[in-house]
Amino acid sequence: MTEHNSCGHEAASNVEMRHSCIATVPIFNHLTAEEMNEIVKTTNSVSYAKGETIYHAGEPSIGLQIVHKGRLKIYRLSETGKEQLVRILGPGDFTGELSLFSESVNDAYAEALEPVEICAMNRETLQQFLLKYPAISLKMLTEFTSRLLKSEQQSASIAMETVETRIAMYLADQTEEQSTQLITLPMTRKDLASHLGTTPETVSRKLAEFEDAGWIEQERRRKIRVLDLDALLVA
Amino acid sequence: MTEHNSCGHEAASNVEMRHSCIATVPIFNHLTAEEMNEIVKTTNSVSYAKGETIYHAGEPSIGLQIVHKGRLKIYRLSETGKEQLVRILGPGDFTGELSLFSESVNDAYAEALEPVEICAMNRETLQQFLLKYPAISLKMLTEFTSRLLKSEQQSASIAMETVETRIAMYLADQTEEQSTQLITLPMTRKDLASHLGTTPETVSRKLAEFEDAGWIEQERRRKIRVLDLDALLVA
DNA sequence: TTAAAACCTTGACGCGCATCAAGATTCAAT
DNA sequence: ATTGAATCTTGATGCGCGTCAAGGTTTTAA
Repeated sequence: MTEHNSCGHEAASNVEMRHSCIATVPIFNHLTAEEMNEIVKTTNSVSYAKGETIYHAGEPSIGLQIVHKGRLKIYRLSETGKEQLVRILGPGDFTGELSLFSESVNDAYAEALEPVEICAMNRETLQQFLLKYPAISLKMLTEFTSRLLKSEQQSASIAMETVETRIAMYLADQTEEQSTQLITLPMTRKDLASHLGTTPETVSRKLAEFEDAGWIEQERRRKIRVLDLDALLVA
Repeated sequence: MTEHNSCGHEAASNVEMRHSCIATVPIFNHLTAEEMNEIVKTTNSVSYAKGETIYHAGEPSIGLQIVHKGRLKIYRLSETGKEQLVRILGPGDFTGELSLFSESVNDAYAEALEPVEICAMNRETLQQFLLKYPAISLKMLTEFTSRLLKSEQQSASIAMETVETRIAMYLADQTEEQSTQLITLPMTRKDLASHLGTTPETVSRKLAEFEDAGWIEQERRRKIRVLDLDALLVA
C-alpha cells in the first residue's frame, strides 16, 4: 500500500531497459527493430518494491503494463474481504488490458511479489499500434483466448470438483509445466489456497494426506516431490 | 446427440440468410456492403434442432460459428459427469474461437436450446480477414476482454461467495440487464444451478427463502418479480 | 387432448470443509 | 546471529449445502 516509485529519469539505461522489455514480449517480438523503436518511445518505465500495490480495483486503469523484471500477483477481493488470487505474472506477461477496450476502472488488484520493473503504454497508443500492425492483434487474441480458456477451466474446476481434486490437479499441472518431479510452488500456501478457492488449513491437511498415502514428499516449504501422479489424479 | 443437419443447398435464401447474419454481428457490422459480401461467400450455414449437440468436447473445432437464430448453451463436464453451464448464446453471438488461434480440440460442449441456425467460417479464412481488416480484431479483442472479465468474476464469485449471495447477485444482474422488476429467467432452474455452481434443490430453497422474506415473488416458473433489490444484496 | 417425460419443490440426513485456536517452523530485517 | 513477524501445521467444532427420496407441476410430443 505504499506509493509507487517512478524512475523515468536516468535516460540512457532507461531506454535500453524499455527496449529489451518490448523485444522479449511475445505480443511484440515479431516486429522489426525499427518498428520496435517506434513503440519503445511511447512507453514509460516504473518500478515497485516488494509488497507494493501496482493498481487498485476501483481506480481508472493506467493502460497496458508489461512486466520486465520480477513477479506480481493479480487478485480480487469479495465484499467480505476474502481474497482470490487470479494469476501470477512474470517477465514478458502483461496486464491492464481489460480496461483497454472498455474505458473502465480496474476490477482487480495487482501487487508486487518481488521488486518489479514495468513498461507502461497508454490505451490510445496501443489501439493505434493495433490498427497499424494487425499481427499484434492476432498475438493478443491468442493470448486472450488462452487466458479465457484457463479462466473458464478454473471456474469449472472450483464449481465441480472437490478441494482434494483441485489440489491434485494443481500439482499435476505444475509437474507438467516444470517438467520435473521435484516441483517448486510459485507461491505461499495462503496464496495457493486463495487461488484454488479454499483455505491454507485445508491445503496443509490435504498435502499431509497425500504424503501419508505415499503420493508426494514435502521438502522444505515450497518444494514438493511428486511420486505417484496417476494415484493423485485418480483420488 | 443426434446428427446435425446441413442445409447448404437452397442457394438464394441461403445466401440471404448468411448475409443478414453477418450484417448483424457486432464484429463485422462496421464493414462496407462489398467487404461483407466477400466474407459472406466464405461462410456455410447449418441448422440444428432443439436438443441437438452442435459440438463435443474432445473433437477438433470446426472454426468460428455465428448464431443467426435461436439460442444455444455452452457447457463443460467434469470427470464425474457434473455439468457446468458456461454461457448461453443468442443471435449475434459467436463461439468456436478458442481453437481458432491454438489449433486444438473443443474443450466444452454446445447444445441447441431451440431450433438454431448458424453461419460457420473456418479458421484460416477468419485469420485472413483479421489481417486484412484490423478493425475486426479490435472488435474481437473487445468481445474477449468482456468475456474474460465475466469469466474471472464468475470464478471469483463461486470461490468466495456463498450460494445465497451468488443467487442474489444473479437476480440483481438480471434485473439490471432486463431493466425491469419482473425478470424472466433465461434458463431452467437446473441450468441456473449448474451455472452458479450449485444444485437445483438449493436454488429452489433459496428462492423460497427470498420469497418468504418478501424480497421477491415467484410467478409461474420462469418469472420472478424483484421487490427489494437492496435487501437481496445485503443478505 | 392426453400421457409421458422433464422439471420443480420440500423434507431428512450426512459429510466436506470453513472456522477458530494454539503451537511449531521459517523467513526477514536489523 | 537474533528476534519478531509471517507462515505453516494440527486439532476440535459446527454448519452450509450436496445428496437421496418422494410427490407435485409443467411442458412436450403424438
